[in-house]
Amino acid sequence: MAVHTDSHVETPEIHSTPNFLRDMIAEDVRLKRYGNAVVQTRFPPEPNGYLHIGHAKAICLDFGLADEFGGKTNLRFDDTNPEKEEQEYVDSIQNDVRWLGFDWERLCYASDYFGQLYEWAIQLLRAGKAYVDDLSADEIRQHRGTLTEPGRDSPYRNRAVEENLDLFTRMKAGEFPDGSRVLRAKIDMASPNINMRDPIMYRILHAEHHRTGNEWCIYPMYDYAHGQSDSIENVTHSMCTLEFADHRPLYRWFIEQLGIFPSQQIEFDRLNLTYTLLSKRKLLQLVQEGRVNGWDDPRMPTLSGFRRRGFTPEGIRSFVTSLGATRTNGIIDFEMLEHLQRDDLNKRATRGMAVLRPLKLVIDNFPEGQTEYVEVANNPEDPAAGTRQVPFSRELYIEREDFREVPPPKYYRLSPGKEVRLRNAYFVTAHSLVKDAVGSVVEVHCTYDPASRGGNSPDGRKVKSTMHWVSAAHTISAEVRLYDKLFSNPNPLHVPEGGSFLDNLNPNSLEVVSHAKLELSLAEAKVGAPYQFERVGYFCLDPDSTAEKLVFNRTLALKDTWARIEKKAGA
RNA sequence: UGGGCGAUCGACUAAUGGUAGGUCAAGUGCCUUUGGAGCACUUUGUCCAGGUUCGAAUCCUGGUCGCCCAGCCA
Repeated sequence: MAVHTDSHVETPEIHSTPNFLRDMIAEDVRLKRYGNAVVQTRFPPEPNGYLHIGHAKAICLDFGLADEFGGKTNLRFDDTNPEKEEQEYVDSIQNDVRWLGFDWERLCYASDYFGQLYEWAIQLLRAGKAYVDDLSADEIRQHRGTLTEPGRDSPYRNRAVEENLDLFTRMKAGEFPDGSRVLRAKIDMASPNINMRDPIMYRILHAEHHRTGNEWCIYPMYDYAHGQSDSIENVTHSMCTLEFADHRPLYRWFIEQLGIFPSQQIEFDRLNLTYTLLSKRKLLQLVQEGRVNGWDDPRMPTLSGFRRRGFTPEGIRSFVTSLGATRTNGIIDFEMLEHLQRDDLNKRATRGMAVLRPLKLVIDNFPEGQTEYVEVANNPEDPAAGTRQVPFSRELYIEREDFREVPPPKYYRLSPGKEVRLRNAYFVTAHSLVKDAVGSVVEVHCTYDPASRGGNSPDGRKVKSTMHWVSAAHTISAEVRLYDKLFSNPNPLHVPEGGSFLDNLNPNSLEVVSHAKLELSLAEAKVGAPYQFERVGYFCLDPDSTAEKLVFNRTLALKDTWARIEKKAGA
């Protein structure tokens, strides 16, 4: 998919909230805790799904903080579980990180270190710090104890070093079936921290790995692989989310036992958003069950979904940076993200006029068959974007909701006898209607004031409303997809007894308008570029578009004051 | 109820012993050729109880509440 290429709009300086991570790194640099070594970070996704907005926070922190201190960041795939990982995810992740605006120092894989990790395991075995356990998964669970009771030693815990070495070598050689044995660290079965109760280092998995193929049939666990991978890459600050805090003692234990580069793990709070699910497992379920049209469905909180929806990387970055990082777990109002997006889109979106639900407006005193051109700004927020000529004629389309036969209080738009402005064109006053057999309005007739060309009357007359329009003879038709929140509950996981988060799916999250009437200039729209349909919202061209049929996605609606007034009046 | 972590407007986040500030949301007004944008103003907050101090959101003690951990997932 194309990315934004027109960058005549300067990326604004993002003033990020101060945060404790930056303070800690600054302190380490000041004290030369790592000598003169550069600040080195890493972004370590597991390639088992697409990146989502929660990852964007980690990416901005990992890359952003390192950059602030003149450091470097590696992209490292944490690919230690071949059963869930795929090349498709590896590719999409790289694409998404780049789209967000970051480039890595080195592209790494935990699987690059399988050989080194294996040697270190032998070293630990020789030192009597690890052992091969023949217990079944079930038995290991039983021996682990509970949150309140200590665990019990495995009967295999005190095997001789030579026997351990022999068994582990044979595990690697493929002599044993999956699940028959594991390699465990010998730490403390009575530790109050369950992660320290002889954690599993290696399990037997006769599975094909997306990179190492069938070279290995034993694979390291996260805890045994992550810290050492950091260490190998001289990572100074290994940032991860809060739920790994309990793993930190183990992270340090392996590094200390091995006497290798002392990377340090620092935890920060995970991003949570209202109306949004950020669990890869559940997002995968939505994709697999066809609840959405793939990982890049514009309703998905994935980076590819937001991209297709028309969100900008700049907007996502400024959202994430405005959040900072703390150790408190909270939930951000989705409106915050929307606000930062609108803020960015408003500055850069090319304007156009589009009528989603057309109602014909006939100007009785405008010459038949005549076409005039009015000059229109491409972006009122950015004079450098220039102007264009838009055709205007006797028959136009206006938005159905911009006309009311009987206007409610505070309704400023068109109604019989009322004068309004047609954006960039003329003042018009409605006079009569044409209705169909069932009584709905199919045509509004009006007269225009030729003196008001351009949108101002020489006599200083004011109108309360300005409306968008397209000339009936000069439009292109397009499908427009109107997206709304995927879930209707602020907390998608909040369901009554026995319910599922699927019950919270918003049945109206996608509404398709098949025949919107767009201004001619929109025929030139490019995938990846932001547009504003004036008074309606921000839109982007969907890659589903063909030469015969254009498809636009609504990124975000414009704030709608009238809708609010009407809702309040009705409530 | 073992261990770890945390608690500041409705939401997020600053204030690092010295005026509780900013953003979103909500509300009011101004302005406007997008009822958009912009501008101004307003409402609402230091979990509780003690203590130290001239002075406490910050330090101490004790509570309360919330999140995470018992995968051969990461």
